[in-house]
Amino acid sequence: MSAPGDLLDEQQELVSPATGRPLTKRGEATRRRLLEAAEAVFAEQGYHEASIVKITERAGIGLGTFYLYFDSKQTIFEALVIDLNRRVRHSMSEAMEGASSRLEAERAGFAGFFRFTAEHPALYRVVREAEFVSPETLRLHYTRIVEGYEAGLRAAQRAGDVDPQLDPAVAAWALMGMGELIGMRFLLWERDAEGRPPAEIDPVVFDAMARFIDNALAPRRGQDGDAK
Amino acid sequence: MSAPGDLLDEQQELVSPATGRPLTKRGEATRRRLLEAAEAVFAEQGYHEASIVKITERAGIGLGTFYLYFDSKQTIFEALVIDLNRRVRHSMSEAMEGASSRLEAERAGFAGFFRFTAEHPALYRVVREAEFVSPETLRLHYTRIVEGYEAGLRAAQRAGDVDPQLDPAVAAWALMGMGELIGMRFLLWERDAEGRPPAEIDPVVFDAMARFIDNALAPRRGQDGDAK
Amino acid sequence: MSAPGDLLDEQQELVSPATGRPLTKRGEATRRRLLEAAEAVFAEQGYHEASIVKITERAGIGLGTFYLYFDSKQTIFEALVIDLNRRVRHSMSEAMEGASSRLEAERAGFAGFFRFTAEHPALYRVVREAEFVSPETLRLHYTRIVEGYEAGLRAAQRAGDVDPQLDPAVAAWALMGMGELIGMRFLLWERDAEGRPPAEIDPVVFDAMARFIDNALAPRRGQDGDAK
Amino acid sequence: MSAPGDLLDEQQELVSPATGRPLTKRGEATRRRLLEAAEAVFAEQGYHEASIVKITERAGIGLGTFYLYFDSKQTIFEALVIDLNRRVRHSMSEAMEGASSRLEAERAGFAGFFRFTAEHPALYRVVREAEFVSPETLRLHYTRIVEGYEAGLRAAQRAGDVDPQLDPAVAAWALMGMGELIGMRFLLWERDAEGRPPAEIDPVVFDAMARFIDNALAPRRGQDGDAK
DNA sequence: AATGAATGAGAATTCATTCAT
DNA sequence: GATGAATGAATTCTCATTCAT
Repeated sequence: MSAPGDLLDEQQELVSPATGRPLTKRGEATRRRLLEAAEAVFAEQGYHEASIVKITERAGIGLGTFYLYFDSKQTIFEALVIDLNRRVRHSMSEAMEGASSRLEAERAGFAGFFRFTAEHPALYRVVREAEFVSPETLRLHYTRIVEGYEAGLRAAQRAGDVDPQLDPAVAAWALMGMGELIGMRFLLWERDAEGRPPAEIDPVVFDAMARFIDNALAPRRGQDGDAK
Repeated sequence: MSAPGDLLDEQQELVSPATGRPLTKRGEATRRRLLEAAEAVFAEQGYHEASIVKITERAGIGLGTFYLYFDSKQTIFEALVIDLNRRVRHSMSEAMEGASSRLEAERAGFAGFFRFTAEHPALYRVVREAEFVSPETLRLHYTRIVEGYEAGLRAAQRAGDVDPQLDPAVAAWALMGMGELIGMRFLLWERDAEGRPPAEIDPVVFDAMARFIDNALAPRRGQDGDAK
Repeated sequence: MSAPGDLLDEQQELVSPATGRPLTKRGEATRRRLLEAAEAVFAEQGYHEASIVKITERAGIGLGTFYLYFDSKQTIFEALVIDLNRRVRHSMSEAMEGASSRLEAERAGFAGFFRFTAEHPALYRVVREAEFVSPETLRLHYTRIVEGYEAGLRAAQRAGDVDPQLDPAVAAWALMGMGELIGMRFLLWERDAEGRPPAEIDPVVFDAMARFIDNALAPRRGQDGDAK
Repeated sequence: MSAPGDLLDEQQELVSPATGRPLTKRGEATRRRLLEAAEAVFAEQGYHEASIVKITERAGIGLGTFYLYFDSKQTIFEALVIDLNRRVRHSMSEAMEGASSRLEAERAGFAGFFRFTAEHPALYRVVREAEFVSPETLRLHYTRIVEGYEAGLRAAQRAGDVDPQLDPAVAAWALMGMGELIGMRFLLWERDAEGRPPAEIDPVVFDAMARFIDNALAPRRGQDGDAK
């Protein structure tokens, strides 16, 4: 269960696809600038509207230089998904650190996710578009996050904090789907008069969602260890 | 709240975008053949890989003829999404008809959704891709479905079948997100040795999801009418 | 022995590589304009300096139109070699028609070749460059011409006009090599003050070459049927 | 008549095109490694497929270093042709050394040429491709070889071994054209099952060619000294 | 002397859309 | 109504050459 995820995590030595040689300091900096530009361009224009030229211009880098670091538009897109995955998971686990109860942890995790989404609209758009650009990469992304949810749910079940009859895998995917669509509807679709998305999700909505989750997960009274 | 949905439903009189005149019998048939061909081509190849030539060839129609019926590639795509939206909602409400309890209705609704997805795995792709082709159309699609959920939840709350403290709108989006990701993970990603998706979702998964939903929606003991 | 040559001759029905459909009258005219432009551009600039844009501009045709008639630069190049081959062979056999002796026929054949070369510098350059662009096509071209020489030599041997001990195939390739290099040196490399090649080969050179050939082919005295 | 050839022969002092200064010992070694790598790469891949990176990698030298020794890709190609010209002429004159008659010398010369071709089949390609890369260099190459033929023919004419009415220049070009095409057809096009060219030209073909040449050059009976 | 990261002009190719027939 | 030849803007990718280190 950890194998596919590793692909996303291990920090392989980066090499130039053009020369096959490992990257120098300068090279790593250039690669990072390209990734940052790609994040912005893909987020704003989407995969198909984006072009290598737009990315390199945004990065302030020559067109040909792109191909010293990435094989193609698809390659940088995939690298970006992997990068975002690492960051969103980091953002979530950071937010959950120090939570003293399941409920607190849940809220903190979702809050971390929404915060990251608000700050990086790229995450949302890029990840969902990955379904049509590189399905395999999308699977890795989703799977990796779900694994974290699932492990948390299992632990909470052992602690008696979560309905023991829930299937943790199914519940994890359900939670992820919830988060995605609520984020889309109440964060990304909400715009002010100038068309800018809000800095964070409406607390009322957040609380409503929290209640939904709480209902779903909480052990039902009088059922503690007696399941099925 | 009903205005946008109407756009999806009302059967406007069809006119040729080229001449502005209403379609003849023969014209309507040609238009339908184009839509059917587009459904197949978009489903198999995705929006960007699809081309007008492929669609017209599949429809057995001259290339130029396409523009007598649709303004652009995007236009026919949008028409197709609207068509699919009508069909999936029909499939769901048909499934829910005659359910005698909230629980039964829930399960029937999701079952209808999954059945439609299993029967038209590729059509699912068209809808999700709409997010990147015509976001406005996708909003209509989602909104229209969510409205149905929401109305159902409100009614069930009034009947005391659903936790009165839940926000029906948020809960409806949560349910939709759940359905999407569970359908993707446990239906579309599951393939047999020949790479074909299963005819229906695994009943065990379905039951696990049902329990999750049931937990989320059920009124908590001792709270029945006293909330809000 | 006739199989490969046929490839050069048979007038296949022309189809568009884009649509797979046979060409209309208009289509055939466009294709011909492209071939003529390609002849000029390849001759002047060579294969690698030539570009599709240059060819279509010369033909007075839109860039995209090119791809309705040819798959690639290489494809039109090959079509051009085949076309030139047909024409130079026609030019040679026309020139040889009505020659009343071997000697006369030889001279007429080479004269036809040089005349065609002077009028179509493309022949020379395109054909020789084919060695590096499409070796297979070059083989067809050379083989087809050599077959004609060879058949002529055999007939002349039977008539007692040519040294019966000569191997007609080897002699045919020798004659072709001669013609090529003499044409290069004394026709294409000769330029007037303005850098233009002469309209025909210097008659003195032509006569010198004719003597060389005559020596090579003529039956040696007293050897007629008595070979080796 | 000797001026252009000198360009091929004189061993100019080598200077760096970058600094204009004469090469050091180490520099000369680097230059030689580049030339050897270029020979292999141009031979295997042709001029346009070859790239500076491929050459420097093969030479085990940094990319930028290339430009300390050669101005451009074309420059190193020309240097290579000149090098090969020297070697093929050396191979031919070595073969002709000690021949005791015109006939023997002729055969030896062609044998030397074919041997060189068989041993360096790919180098042959470099020379022929020069026609399209650097026509001027090819002229030098051809001219230099033809001059040797021509001088030999003149001497043989004086000795009464060659038809005095032949024009030695035209005959020399004719012989060279013959050799080229016969070498191409009967040496380079002949491949065994594994696609490798034979080690030498078929002796039967060689003899057939020799007879053709012999016919062409031999003084005709009864004409010995009376011509012109 | 040597290096290799950076550059950008230039090439091939695609395809939504137009319009004359 | 129907057709399909024609179009050209836009995109991806290559590679000879430069130059700061």
